[in-house]
Amino acid sequence: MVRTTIRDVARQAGVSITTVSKALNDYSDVNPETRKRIKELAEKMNYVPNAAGRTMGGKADKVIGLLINDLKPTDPSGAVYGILSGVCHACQDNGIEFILLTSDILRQQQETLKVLCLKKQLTGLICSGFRISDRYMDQLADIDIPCAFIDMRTPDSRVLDITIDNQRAAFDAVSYLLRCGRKNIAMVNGSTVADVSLLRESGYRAAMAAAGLEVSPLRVVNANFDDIVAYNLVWRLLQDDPGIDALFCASDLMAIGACRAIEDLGKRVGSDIFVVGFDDIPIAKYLYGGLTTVRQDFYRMGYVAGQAIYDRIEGTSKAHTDDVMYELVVRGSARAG
Amino acid sequence: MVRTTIRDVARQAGVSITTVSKALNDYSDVNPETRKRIKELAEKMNYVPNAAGRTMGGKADKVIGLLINDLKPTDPSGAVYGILSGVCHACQDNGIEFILLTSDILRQQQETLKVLCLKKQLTGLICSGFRISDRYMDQLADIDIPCAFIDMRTPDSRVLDITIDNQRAAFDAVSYLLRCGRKNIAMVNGSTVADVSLLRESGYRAAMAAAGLEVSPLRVVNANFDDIVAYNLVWRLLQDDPGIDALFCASDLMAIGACRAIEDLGKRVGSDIFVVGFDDIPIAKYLYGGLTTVRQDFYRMGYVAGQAIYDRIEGTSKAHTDDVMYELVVRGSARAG
DNA sequence: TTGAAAGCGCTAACAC
DNA sequence: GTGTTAGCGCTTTCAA
Repeated sequence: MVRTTIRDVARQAGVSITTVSKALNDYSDVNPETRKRIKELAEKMNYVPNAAGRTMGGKADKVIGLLINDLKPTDPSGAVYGILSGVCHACQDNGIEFILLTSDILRQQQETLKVLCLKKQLTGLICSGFRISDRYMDQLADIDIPCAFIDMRTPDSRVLDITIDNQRAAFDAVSYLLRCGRKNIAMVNGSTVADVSLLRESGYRAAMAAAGLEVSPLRVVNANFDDIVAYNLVWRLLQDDPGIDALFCASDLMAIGACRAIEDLGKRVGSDIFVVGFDDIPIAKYLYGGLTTVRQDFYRMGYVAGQAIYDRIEGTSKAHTDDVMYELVVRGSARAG
Repeated sequence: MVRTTIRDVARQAGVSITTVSKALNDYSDVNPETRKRIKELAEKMNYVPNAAGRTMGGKADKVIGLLINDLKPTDPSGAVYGILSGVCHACQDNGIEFILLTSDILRQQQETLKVLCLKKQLTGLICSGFRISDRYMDQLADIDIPCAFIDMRTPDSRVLDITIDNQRAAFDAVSYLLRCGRKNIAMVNGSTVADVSLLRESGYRAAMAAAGLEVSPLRVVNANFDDIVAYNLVWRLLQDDPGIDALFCASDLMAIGACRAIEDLGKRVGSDIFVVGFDDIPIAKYLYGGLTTVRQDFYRMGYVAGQAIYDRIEGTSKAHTDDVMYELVVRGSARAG
């Protein structure tokens, strides 16, 4: 396939390449008729500007990169997908390039965040899937393009944090369980290197404390956001500690594993033991009479992140934190009275 | 941020830019010591080759594009995500660039497939999410880079089709229902413009015919792969046609909607009415005593597609169709004896 | 309103 | 083993 170049169009049109460039880029100093003629010709010749050429000529396209750490083969909660499509659509709506990047622990060692940005010529960066322990978290000061993190607090005030108020959401969820009359509430958390887990646990503890209740260290377990692990931990927990009458889970997936354990132990979800999840994944409403859960909108998060970074690139917007809405959705697995 | 260029490195090293280029690209005609010195210096100077410059110089990076049509805010089945991560990992493993592209009906009109490929300088293309009616389906002959379609038969023999054998999978699933003693099997299909739907329906009909059973036109409904639509259609269908004793659904999501309808009508899934789904989404095992379903591995499909296109780019591989494995997973919603 | 010429960062012939 | 030079496709002064 021989690419049509601006030179071909110029030759065919009988003008200079400068004129073609100007015509195609809508510069004012071109005769309207010439412009029209050139545009039509270019179209007919299937001319597509060479992006590399444009970049070299000093007119590089702006591009927002979405960097996803630790991209897994599946995404049961749909979080990664939602964020991805949100960013993608925001970029589309604003007419800016979008590219997807991935990293993992190994590549974080081999290549600095700065080099990654340089290599991809990024104008803006959005990061998701990072843990507190990740190397890139210490390299934020090195990059000088607008940057946003999803679900992760960053120390750098230039970096935008996109998230729901996880602490308050957890507080609300646990408070609801307390209002349902439950007092022996255990928590099935995710992981100690996930910032959202820290925040949700903090909200859980705050709600318990506000009700004057102690939290036994044994009543908080980390299931690494996995349903099978959650099943096993809860299965044991409920036997060791039969007093438990409610579970607050840091994800719907873990809640599902927990519910399965509850039923396998001959207890009933929603009566013997109340369960609240987190996320509101698409099938949450079908499970166990409907899973009561904290809904968050990942698509929206992605979209907000994309829009915010675009705004920063264009020089507006300044906030350091952008809180997205959440909502406690009450269904059968935990319902008052 | 001022970018370090090859010129800077050359100046600093006291050699020509040619030598730097050769050293960094591991050409043999460079003194090993010079090479080492240059490499270290480049590293220290945080030098990152400008991709546009490389392209202009005639050394363009190869890149595989994954074009997803109609990217939705959510992906309940996880199909798109699985494909995406599969392609992504295949590209990573082969050291080739990966980029994500999207299209929709409107953009298919505004920009030809060829122009899209040209614009992104693609070396290879993988398409997913297309329907029989899509414009790009008629433009496959125009592109001259290796191309693969996922879950869509293409007329062009140069295009690789990546899919499971949907017809046979459906045949197997329905045959299983027949072996369970069910004879009045209705089908909840997806859509008439989805190629997989056509194939699955054909397999369903073939299995029924092989058992000497007629299929009433009323016993095949299209729910557009949506759980709510499936719910409504099944709710009505079961009342109009109380003889139905089994449902074959073209997706788990629709099966879930169907099951809900069944239960809302006071019947029992897995006894009164057997239900078989399609996909085996992560939570299928938790629903209705476990959803019996046809498992397909989207991650694998994506990976196979990525690998195959890479192979074609490198000049190996020739097949037109690449069948991925599927498997009937029997659980509570439809189980023999 | 148009065009000639320089230059972006890099690679690749070819000469030394 | 190393350097000189040309050129990739484009944009952008600046002169006409």
